[in-house]
Amino acid sequence: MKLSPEYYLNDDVVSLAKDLLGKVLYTNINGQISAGIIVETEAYFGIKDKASHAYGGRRTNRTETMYAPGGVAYVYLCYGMHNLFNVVSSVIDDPHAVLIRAIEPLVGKDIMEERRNMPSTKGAITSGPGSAAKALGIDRSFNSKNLNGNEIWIEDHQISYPEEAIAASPRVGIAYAQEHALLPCRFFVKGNKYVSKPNKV
DNA sequence: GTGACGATTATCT
DNA sequence: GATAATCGTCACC
Repeated sequence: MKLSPEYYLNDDVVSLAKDLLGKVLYTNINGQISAGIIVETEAYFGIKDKASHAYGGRRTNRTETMYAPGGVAYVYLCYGMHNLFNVVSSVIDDPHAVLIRAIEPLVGKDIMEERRNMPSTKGAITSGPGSAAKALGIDRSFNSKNLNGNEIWIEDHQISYPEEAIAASPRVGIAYAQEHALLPCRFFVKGNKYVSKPNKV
């Protein structure tokens, strides 16, 4: 079953990032359905987050999507070649988002293999935000799409990981964010081979 | 109008 | 481990 629209209105984006682990992200592109279990996320907490595009309340054409009410996709092109997919959360004008960093292939593995040109048994097929998005066929045309539509959505398959199977760690590469750099805003499933970085805490 | 750069990844040594 | 690939955004001329 799909997550309800209210699910995304939670303004505790860190808890939301953790809760999204085990949820299943679907895409339907021209009838080609693929899906993966979310196994790694990262929280970006709005205007107070120095690592966020919306830090300090910055508002541009690109970041406008994050100011929308929760429940839409924020997709943006990084390094000119990678589409990064985020789940926008909280209410309107509160630009929280959760970056989906890795998924575990579940449905349409053959489709993902074709998109990524590698076997789904290889962990790298969906490890890392750029790879996961590409495997699901997500590109910038998905930006600001509603997550309750028929092209992209998230389902709850009642998958839950025990507390000890979930690791929280500081996000990668944001040492400049000072006090925020130490906050455990990155969550992943320990030992899952599709997680992008080494399974260390 | 123009230039510098990024929430990264594949590939090469 | 190092580095190239590659383009939309944003800040400033």
